[in-house]
Amino acid sequence: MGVTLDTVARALGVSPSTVSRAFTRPELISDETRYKILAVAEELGYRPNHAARGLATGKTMTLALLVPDIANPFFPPLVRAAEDRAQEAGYSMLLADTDEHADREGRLLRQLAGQADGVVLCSPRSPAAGIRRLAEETPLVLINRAIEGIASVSCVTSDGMRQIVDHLHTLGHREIVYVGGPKSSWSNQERSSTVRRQARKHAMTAHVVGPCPATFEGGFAATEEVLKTTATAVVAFDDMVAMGVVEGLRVAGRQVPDDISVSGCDDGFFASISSPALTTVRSSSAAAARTAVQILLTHISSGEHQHDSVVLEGHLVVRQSTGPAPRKSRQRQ
Amino acid sequence: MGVTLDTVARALGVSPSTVSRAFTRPELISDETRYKILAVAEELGYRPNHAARGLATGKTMTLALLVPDIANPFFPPLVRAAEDRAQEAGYSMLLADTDEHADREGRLLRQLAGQADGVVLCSPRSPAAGIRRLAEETPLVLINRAIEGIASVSCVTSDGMRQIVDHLHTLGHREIVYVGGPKSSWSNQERSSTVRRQARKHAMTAHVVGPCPATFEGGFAATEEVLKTTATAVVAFDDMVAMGVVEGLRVAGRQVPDDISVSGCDDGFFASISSPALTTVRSSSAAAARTAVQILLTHISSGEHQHDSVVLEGHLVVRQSTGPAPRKSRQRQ
DNA sequence: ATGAAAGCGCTAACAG
DNA sequence: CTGTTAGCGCTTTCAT
Repeated sequence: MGVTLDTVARALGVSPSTVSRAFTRPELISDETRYKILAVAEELGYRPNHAARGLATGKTMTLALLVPDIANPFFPPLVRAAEDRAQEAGYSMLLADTDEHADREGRLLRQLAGQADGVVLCSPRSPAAGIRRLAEETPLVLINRAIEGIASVSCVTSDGMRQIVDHLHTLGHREIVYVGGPKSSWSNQERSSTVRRQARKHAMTAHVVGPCPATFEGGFAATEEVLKTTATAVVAFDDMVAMGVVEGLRVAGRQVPDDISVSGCDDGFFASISSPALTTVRSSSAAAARTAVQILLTHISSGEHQHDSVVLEGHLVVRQSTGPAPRKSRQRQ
Repeated sequence: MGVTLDTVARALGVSPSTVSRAFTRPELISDETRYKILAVAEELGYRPNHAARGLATGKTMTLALLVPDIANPFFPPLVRAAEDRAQEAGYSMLLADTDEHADREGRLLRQLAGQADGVVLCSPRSPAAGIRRLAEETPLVLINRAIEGIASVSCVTSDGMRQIVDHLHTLGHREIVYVGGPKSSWSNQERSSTVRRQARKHAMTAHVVGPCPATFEGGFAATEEVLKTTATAVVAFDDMVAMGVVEGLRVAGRQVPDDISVSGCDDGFFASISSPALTTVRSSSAAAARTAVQILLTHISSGEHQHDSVVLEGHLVVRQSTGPAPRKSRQRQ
């Protein structure tokens, strides 16, 4: 069942190749025959068979995108941007959620690599060795993780985090606490150490709480630990955690930013509409995605392995959740 | 270039068919040879060619999912659920954003249908005729739009909206205002008329404000109109609008829910973490997605065209943004 | 339990 | 400009 190239060719008494060319190399045949072919094909309801074409050309015209969890608000804009760029170039996009699970990631990686001409892997959790092995066989670009010899584009927030600490220092804060995200997260380690280093530079005290899940609940739960310190500001791993902390503080009777300041990271769409609107670091995940796909396309079309390691700096966005340090340091409990 | 079935077969002196069976029909060959084959394949780095298998079997083991815009917070949970269900069944998932554009939707629909064994189409904007034609050739399930003869699953919120009005009535509210979403939106008309009808049933006064964009800003801007009434509760088109209204009210010095109650719709992930947490209608888009994929899989495996038209009712989720009507009706301005 | 052979639908030289 | 001829890598009867 199905109308194929041959069906169309026979209907017109031409060869299958001619029909094929009518679709893929219009410039090689006469306008007249091409027009006839297109008409008959349309009439017969001919649909090119993607798999067959892929087999013959060795190209699938499909890219794969692996993200930890599309339901995490950091990713939708990224996915959208990647898909747009892919579509512009005529590629379809396979999407898969790894669920932040190394095994699942590895399995999906192999599965999808066999189905696509290239893959974009976001925030990989699996061992570098496995990824590297796959990168030798398939064009691969990493987002938010660098592995020697593999192309990557990273949204780096260290600069933004530094700015946050400076910002807090300027506001008079002298004791802050960093509320960490998932332990295995590379970003978390980067942010944590940046905050501590910059605090030290200003002779500020920096506590660290966590790790905890990068969720509202994670931040909410971490509030208890936060309140054990006398810090006047908390720097959260990301916006979700920050919002959880804000709520936790509210429940504990603390006002943000009057009693205590809170900052997030990522500048997801809700950062600006939460209340108070979050001071945060804007990391352009969309730009990262576009860049990653672009590198992938270059790799695919040139056949040359890419190693570019692009770094996109985030920057501070000041909103209402940070303010001057309260006059007198909070009393413990 | 690449190691194929033949490469492996030759390395062991067996036939390609045997190697093929080792992967796809393990029960048909001796454990001994199978074990050897698997080992050598692994060692040689053999990767089955998806396109070739697809050509031979006529199956791509891939599903396609078209959404208006993955960056719209309504969709990520839906995409996630669809993908999980697909993955469970061994299918990969192609994702595409139609950008709420009928042309683009039509084009993508045809493109992806040729690449997948079935497609899930969310909130289609294109004409029924085109969709119907495609549904004859490809297993297709609609989400949030019903077309005669095509399987569909819809999230309906009229029941939940009714519950909201009842809820407000119980809390003592007698004058409410519905803040509408986009005019062209079918859901908006459904919600608007449901709210008015149910209000009438309780002899409540129901104003209508809008239409306005289904965004935080839209709701924020609509607040002015809301405040021209003496209503003690606002029922917003969706969560985003509701949050905008809450912020607008806050800026105007009104407390939610003490001075005035606000409800949303959809129960997006931010509904529960906004402050105050939103009373809203949970329309399980995730359940819809799972159901849709399930219907698709049934269609694919049974070969029988499905017409099921499933309707998923949303239901009220009471949180902190609604409360008893204030003792004395608010004074105008 | 394994092998041989015939495609799946399309593209891509190579002729003409 | 168009037709001929081979495959692409895999599955799948049909034999053995």
